[in-house]
Amino acid sequence: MTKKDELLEAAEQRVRTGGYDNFSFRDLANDVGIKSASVHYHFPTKAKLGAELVKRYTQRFLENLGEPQNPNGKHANPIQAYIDMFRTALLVEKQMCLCGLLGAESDGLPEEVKFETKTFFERNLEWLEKAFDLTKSNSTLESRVEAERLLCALEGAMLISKSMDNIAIFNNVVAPYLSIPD
Amino acid sequence: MTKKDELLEAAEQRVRTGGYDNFSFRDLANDVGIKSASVHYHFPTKAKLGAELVKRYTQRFLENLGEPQNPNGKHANPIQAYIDMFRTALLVEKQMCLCGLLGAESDGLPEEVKFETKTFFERNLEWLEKAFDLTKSNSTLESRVEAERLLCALEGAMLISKSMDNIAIFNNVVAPYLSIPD
DNA sequence: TTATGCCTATCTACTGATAGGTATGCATAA
DNA sequence: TTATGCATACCTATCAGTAGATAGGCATAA
Repeated sequence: MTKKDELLEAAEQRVRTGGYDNFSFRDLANDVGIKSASVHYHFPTKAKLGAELVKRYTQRFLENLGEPQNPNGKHANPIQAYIDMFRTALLVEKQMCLCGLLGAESDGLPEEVKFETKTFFERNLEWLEKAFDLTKSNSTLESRVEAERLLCALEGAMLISKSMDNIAIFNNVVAPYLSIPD
Repeated sequence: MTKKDELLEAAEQRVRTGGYDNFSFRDLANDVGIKSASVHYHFPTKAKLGAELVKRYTQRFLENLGEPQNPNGKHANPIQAYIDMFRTALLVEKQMCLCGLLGAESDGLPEEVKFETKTFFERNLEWLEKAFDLTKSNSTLESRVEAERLLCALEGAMLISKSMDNIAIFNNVVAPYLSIPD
């Protein structure tokens, strides 16, 4: 892993813990073992770093998902595969979704970071819409609306489960989606 | 309004825009026209200020709601009254729920602030559970689980609608709850 | 030789917090 | 009535620490 990637990795951990203001160039430099001034070699400003961070997160998230027609992981059903991404973040990484956190504080973010955050949600809704199209059987709902409902439920459930330190809430929220056969 | 209240009001605006780190004692002092050192007269530390901020928010939120048996506002149905609180925040105040934002970054908060945030969610779930008990007709779901689902959906919808600057998403998410007669 | 990737050293601005002082007001006791 | 004493609500000045950012130097590798 390059120093640049190490820096982004360190930044992600910190932002997912306490938000955009929760990291400084000095923090990241210490994390990866260089000096704070050297971080500026890789990222001219904090905003550029933030934007690249979100871009990388979005790309990696979608890569890990795979295509709705053929998702990665243990689930053949793309909706269950999608939910599993959030469950893993909550249970294994024990962290918020990066964009869930940044979305909440989006009014206080630099424009470029806000833009990338918005893009994450857009691309996730597109993915979910396709997924609902594929799994559609008897539902009369528009896939786009179903996508919005699931995304909001997951981000909200994550936020509240983390804050209340209660995973049961997350499980209760996603339960209706898991009754669908795989 | 006392200076202390003015300070809390100023702090709330700033936190709901960009999170816990989005205000300083100097910011608040400027907002209300005193010196930053004088803010310490009212609040010994930033963490105490933060905790009092969330406490006040919780109290005011529940006061504005009224009792589930007889909610304030235009709706007799407590579920619709509850949803209206969030809709107003989003449409009129154009701001996130204070605790939605703080909940997302709760791992980075001082313990006392995190505790008060958790308390906000606990009291909201209690309120909603009562509300679902009252409106229950044919639903076989436990009211507690219904409460969790609505709270998560609302916090998530708020976050994403704000981030994407698209109120239609919020409306799509709450639509199923509004088909219930008032 | 030139670009890459780091370094040291330094800047200005801002952070939360503290010490110590002042003006006003409101009790109670002489 | 007047004086004492304490609380309220602010002030100025200052602290050590940290923020993001910049300039210039020094190796190593292509």
